[in-house]
Amino acid sequence: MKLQAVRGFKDWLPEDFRRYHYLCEVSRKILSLYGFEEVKIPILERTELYVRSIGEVTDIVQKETYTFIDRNGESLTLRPEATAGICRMVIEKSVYAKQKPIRFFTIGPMFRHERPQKGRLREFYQVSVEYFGDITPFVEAELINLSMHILKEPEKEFGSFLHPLRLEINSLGCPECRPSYREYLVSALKEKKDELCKTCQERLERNPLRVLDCKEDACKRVVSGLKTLNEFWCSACREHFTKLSGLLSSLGLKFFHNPYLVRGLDYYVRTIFEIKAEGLSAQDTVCAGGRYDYLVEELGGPKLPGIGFAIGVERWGLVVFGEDRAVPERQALVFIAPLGDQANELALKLSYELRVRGIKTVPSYEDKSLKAKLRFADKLGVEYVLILGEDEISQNKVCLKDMKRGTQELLPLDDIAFLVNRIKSQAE
RNA sequence: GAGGCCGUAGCUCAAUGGUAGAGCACCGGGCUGUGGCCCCGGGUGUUGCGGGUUCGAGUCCCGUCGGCCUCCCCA
Repeated sequence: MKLQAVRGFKDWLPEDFRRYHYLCEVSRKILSLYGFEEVKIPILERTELYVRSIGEVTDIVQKETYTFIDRNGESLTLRPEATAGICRMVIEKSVYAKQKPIRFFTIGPMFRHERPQKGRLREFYQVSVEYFGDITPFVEAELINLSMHILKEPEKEFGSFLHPLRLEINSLGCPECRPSYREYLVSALKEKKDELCKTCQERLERNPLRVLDCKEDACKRVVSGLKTLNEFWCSACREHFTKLSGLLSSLGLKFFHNPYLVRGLDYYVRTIFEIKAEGLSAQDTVCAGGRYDYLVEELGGPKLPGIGFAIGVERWGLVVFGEDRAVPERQALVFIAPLGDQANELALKLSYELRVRGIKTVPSYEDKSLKAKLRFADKLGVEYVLILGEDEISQNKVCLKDMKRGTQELLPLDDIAFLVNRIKSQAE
């Protein structure tokens, strides 16, 4: 069998990496403006962490994690998301004792064993942003605004997105009001159980809220006849949602209240949100997040509410670049074309001298014609080529060729400073 | 995990069951040390992989791997 990458795990060629790197730098730049600091957590955690945080009955934990037994008999899991790990770190390192509120973010790979398709990999990257402290509508509005700010920033350089972003928000209610809705939902759904699809009949027992965003027409019909969660909100949740809506509007953010928006992770309460790229594909959610008031406590930490979101970097990339838009290489390259062994040796030294002075340089030691080397330089889009052949060496000179203008001149080989100035001044 | 479509050169794609091709790319030459434009020449292949049917399989059948789409789920 031919050796090939594991299903759902992708190779990144330089052009892929440039796109990824660009998105990371945009994220870091904007996050830093909001006072968020980058942290790093391990890719592996004890399985228990995810069972306790994401929820034992969720699909993610039940069938999508890469879980295995370590050599010492411990069950470990490749992280399917970052929030749980960050919470663990905040507790373990007592970060809450040193600073509050906490503004952290992390960028890295996540792993979920799902069927791969466009916009869905088994190894995928997330920018995960987490805020811990007292959470008010102001904080929520700031985070939602931040997520949009990051996502839209590349429009400045790459133009409007083909797939416009759509912000949807909802409130799942709090321990005051969610149970009564759940009760209503279960009893109402049980009455129409035979009208629901198979999976929803099972969900009824385990995770009734998920029936709300089922895409089966039959289920949609049933759900549309039911009261929605917002009709059960307690007064605190209602006021909270109204306040948040007002703040988002005052920030000029367009959003939609989607009463059927539900998240796949158990730890969310009250405010949740999702940003979709309309028409991208079946996997059109680019960013999603919400509040998790009790997660830190449930993991054995102090009472410390949190709110966070995650951006799917590959999906975001599809929105920004489409299938083939490239991120240009910004630093100009000087190409050296030596002819023969003696010239190769001089090129080796010369390229080092130029690099020491901050000039990106690539020599060609290949035994090829000058024509072939120039053709290669042209293909790379190189602006300057230094030609080093017998003629030049005999005069202790080097030929600087300007590929755009098609001009060239002989310069002394031993005066590197002069050569560098010449390259830099022409580049302007 | 379920269903469907697909897999031929580096890329995009042709080839009624009968000698595997085109465009682009690439390499070389015209031009002995000067890129781009032009002209000439070169096919670079385990038809994803493994079986089967057949005188003969890129083509039909089965399996498998991978991609895409829908579902599930999700970033």
